[in-house]
Amino acid sequence: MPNIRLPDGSSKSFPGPVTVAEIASSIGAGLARAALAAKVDGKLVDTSYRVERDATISIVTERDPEGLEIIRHSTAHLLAQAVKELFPEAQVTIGPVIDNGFYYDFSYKRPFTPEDLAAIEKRMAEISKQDLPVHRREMARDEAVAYFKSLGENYKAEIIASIPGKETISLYGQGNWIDLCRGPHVPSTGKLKTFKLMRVAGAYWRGDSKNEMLQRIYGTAWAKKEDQDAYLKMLEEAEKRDHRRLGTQLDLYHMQEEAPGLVFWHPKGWTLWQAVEQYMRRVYRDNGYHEVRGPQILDVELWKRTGHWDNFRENMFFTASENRDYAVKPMNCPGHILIYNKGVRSYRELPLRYGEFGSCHRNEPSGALHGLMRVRGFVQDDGHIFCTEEQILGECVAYTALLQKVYRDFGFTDIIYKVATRPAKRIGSDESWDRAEHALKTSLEKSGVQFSVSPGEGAFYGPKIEYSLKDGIGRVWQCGTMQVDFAMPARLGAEYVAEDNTRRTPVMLHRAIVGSFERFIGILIEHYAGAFPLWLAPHQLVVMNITERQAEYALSVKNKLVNQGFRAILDLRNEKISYKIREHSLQKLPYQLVVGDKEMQAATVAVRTRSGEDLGAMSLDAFTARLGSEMRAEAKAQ
RNA sequence: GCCCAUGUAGCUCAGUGGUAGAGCACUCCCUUGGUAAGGGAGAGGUCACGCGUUCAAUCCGCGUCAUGGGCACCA
Repeated sequence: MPNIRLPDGSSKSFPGPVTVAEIASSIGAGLARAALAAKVDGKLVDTSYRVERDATISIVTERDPEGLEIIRHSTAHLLAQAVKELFPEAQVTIGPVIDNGFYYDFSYKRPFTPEDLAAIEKRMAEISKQDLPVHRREMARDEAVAYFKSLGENYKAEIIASIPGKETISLYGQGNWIDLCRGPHVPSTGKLKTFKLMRVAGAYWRGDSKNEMLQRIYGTAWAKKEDQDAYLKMLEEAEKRDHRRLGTQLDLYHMQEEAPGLVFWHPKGWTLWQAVEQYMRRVYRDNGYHEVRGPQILDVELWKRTGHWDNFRENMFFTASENRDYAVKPMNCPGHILIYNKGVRSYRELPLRYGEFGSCHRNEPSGALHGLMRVRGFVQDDGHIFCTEEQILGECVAYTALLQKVYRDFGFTDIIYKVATRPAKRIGSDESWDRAEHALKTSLEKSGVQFSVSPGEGAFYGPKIEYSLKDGIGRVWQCGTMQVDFAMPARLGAEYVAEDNTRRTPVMLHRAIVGSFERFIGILIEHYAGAFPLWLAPHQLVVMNITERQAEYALSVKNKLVNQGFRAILDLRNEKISYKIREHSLQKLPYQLVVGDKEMQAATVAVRTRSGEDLGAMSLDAFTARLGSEMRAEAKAQ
């Protein structure tokens, strides 16, 4: 006699075991139709699940987040079924739910083509229309292995065989197709109406590049057509703010075949860069950093001492001259240690902070390159703090607070925090690791942020915090970092004289806030869709004349603004004012100043904002006052 | 590095087995026009690069390079 408690607080009794579907029906026909699954005492189950005893139940529909996940998961199954029907030789592997959709990896003798994809999608729609009931059954593990082997599904058999113990596993199927799955799934394929296959891609079996490459099909699936349309629209909009597209449109930078992964910064892009760099220079200055500069190439022997030769050689560029081999620096830390080492250091100097706008080159795998986000030559706001172990916590707390302020000033509040802890292969005592990991975690706790921990993901020389931002379509890119290093100072012989007059090795903290300027600027471009706030805008304003009569006046206005430190340009072209306005609007300049006879006579400028607002005529002083207050409002330490 | 796709004018793109086109941008001329494209003329291409097939290749094949989407990588 199960007694079922429902989310609205009511309860129902049934004379005997009852399925979720029956419970839904007893509540209402509409709910029965909408039911995709249910939560029974918090556990997600199919609508065919039999409830045998008292329980708290909520029916899951497409309105619930879990419902959408189930739809996506079931759509992955629908995809697999369609592929197996059209390409019987294909073998299935895994098909998980991801953000906005799902994918499914297949092993097949050839890659799927776009035409295949269209055919598969069509077949999926047909299967959906047939509204095949989805069935579930259980099987002993070894039996399931034998079963999938008999079907020729070797990957599936391997997956099942790797499930530990003798536990029973569940199989889901529809029509005459069947797959290993934990479930739950929608009750029938007719529930899957809104989906779209997005693309094919290669993916390694079990994520290991030593394994064979499978064919991965990505799809998106939604509860409602409107949701999918909105998603596709969002992707379209995101494409418009892609930094590579805007980089060309706004004439910020370019890249070309002769220098893969390397950037040519154009005047406007470099102006933006300089705005970021000058800001970061003040960050160094105001936070106890000494700005330094190390050489670009260093003797290979040095890189052997640091461990880079053994651990990082694949990613380094080399050059030779007069019987001497050099490596182009992939990191700035050795240079900073060499600066530290020049002279005898006292504990009184610690923490000693060096900062550099360090240009680094890394020979990244060709497939990793991605616009400004992943390049082979980049500049970091790379700082190294030499300190004692006791000082780590204080430095980390101050650093995270600083990073948050910097990101906020640039307009970023959505930061992803991750602490990577000790890997199996490491140096340093466990006590040191304990303290370092504790310091990193505590610094984040003190900053009041949520963070995840990636066990074993730390570097061999110490744990680290990764601070990441998102690009226009939500891809996550690491920007900031804070790494504790127990190794390199000792390798390069860094020491300080302690209070007791003994020589000790300092701990080194590697830290970068912006990270790679290239990447950070790429994210800035996408974040603002090219419409930068005033303090970052490469061109802050343009002065335009209406006819030749005001050319001289326009020039004098522009010169005055430039002399006051504003980034002003002049447009005296023989074009209509509407033409000029259109062009500078597309270039997203914050302000457009129009000067005609009226303004010239009254010694004013007519001001138009980037958003199209007409601020009317005002004196130059009134305008510059406005610019000044706007920049102060942007909270920049100008 | 691996899989797939792509590479035509500065940009965005069309196109064909008989050495190529549009729009915008650029140059010149007309126009001096008040808040998102005034008109006309002109110039501009080794169709990524190499090797094949062919009487003939931008087009077909192979290779290379680069870019894009993923995967792997990101001490």
